[in-house]
Amino acid sequence: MKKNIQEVENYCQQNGLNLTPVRRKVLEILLEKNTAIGAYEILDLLRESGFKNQPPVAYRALDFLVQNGFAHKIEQLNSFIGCMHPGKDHSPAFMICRNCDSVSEEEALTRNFSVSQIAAKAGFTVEKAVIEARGLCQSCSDLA
Amino acid sequence: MKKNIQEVENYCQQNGLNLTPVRRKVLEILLEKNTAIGAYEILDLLRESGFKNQPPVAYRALDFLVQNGFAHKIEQLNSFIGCMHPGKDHSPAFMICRNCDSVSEEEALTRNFSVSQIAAKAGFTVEKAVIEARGLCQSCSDLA
DNA sequence: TTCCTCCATGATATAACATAACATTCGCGT
DNA sequence: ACGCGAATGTTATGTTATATCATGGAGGAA
Repeated sequence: MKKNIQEVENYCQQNGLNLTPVRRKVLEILLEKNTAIGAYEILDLLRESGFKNQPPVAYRALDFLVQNGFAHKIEQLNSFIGCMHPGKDHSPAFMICRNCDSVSEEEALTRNFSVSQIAAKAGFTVEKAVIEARGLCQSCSDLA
Repeated sequence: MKKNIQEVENYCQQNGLNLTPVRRKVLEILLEKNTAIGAYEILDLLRESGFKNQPPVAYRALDFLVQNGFAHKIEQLNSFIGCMHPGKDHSPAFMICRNCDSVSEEEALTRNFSVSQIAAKAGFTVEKAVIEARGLCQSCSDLA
C-alpha cells in the first residue's frame, strides 16, 4: 500500500499536483481497505486523525483524487475506492461482492470488451464508461 | 409509447403482477421522456395528476417497475428511465449524453461484449452488471 | 516590503436522494 | 363476519452531496 502512495507522490511532483495532508490521508484511508468507503465514513476517520470533519472536507479531497485518477467512485454504492494503477490512463471495471463487500478493479479495455463498440452502433461517442458488476467473488464462491 | 404500456399490462396480467394506478402513472411518466427522471421530479408530476406525493409513493412504484424490468435506475444520475423492452431478460447498457441529457438503452450482450468474460479472469461470478457510458449522442455530435 | 492572486481550507447552511416504521384500507377467500 | 395479504397513507428521519462566503498561506511583481 505504501508503495502506491509513493507512486502517487512521485506522479504529483512530476505533474505539479498538490497532494496536501488531507488528500494524502484520504488516499491512505482508501488504500487500506479493499471495500468501497462512503464520504461520511471517511469523514469520521479524518476526525479521528485530527482533521476537520465537515462534509466539504471529504468531498473536496475525493474530488481531487478522482479527478486525477487516484480513486474511483462506485456509483452503485455511492462510495469510493482507491485506484490500483494511479496515474495511468485506464478503463476500469469493478466487481462488487454481495457477500463480503469487497470491490476489485479489473481492466475493461480488452479486445473482447469495449463499450465503444456498442456505442458506435448507436452513433454515440463515449467519453467515460462506468462498468460495475455485482455478484460473488472467488473466495465467497469457494465457501458456498 | 402507449404500445409499451399495453405490453406491460399484458405481461402483468399473464404474470399475476398488479399494475396499480400509481405504478402505471409512473411508468407513463418515464416512457414519455427519453431522459432519466429523479424520484422527486416524478413525485411532483404525480402530485399534478392528483396522486399523493410523499417520497415513499414514488420509491415504491419505482421499486416495482425496476424489480419487474419495466424501468431501470441510472446510477450515475440517481434517476430512472423506462425500459424499452419490458419483461424481457436483457443486459442493458446506457448511453448518457452530456449535452442533451438523453439516455438510450442498448443491448450489451453481444459476442464482443461480456462483463462476465472480464469477471471470469478474476474468478468473479456476475449476477448483475451496470454499464453506463457518458459522452455525446449522435445528434449532439452532428451539431458540433 | 507591500500588494496581489491563486489555491486550499474553514465554516455554515441547505439541497437532493432514500428509507424506516407504523397505521389504514381494501379485495378476497373461508 | 373474520382473517389475511398486498398496496397505500403518513410521519419522521437517515444518508449523500453541494452552494456559498470567509480565511489563510505561498509565491510572484512592483
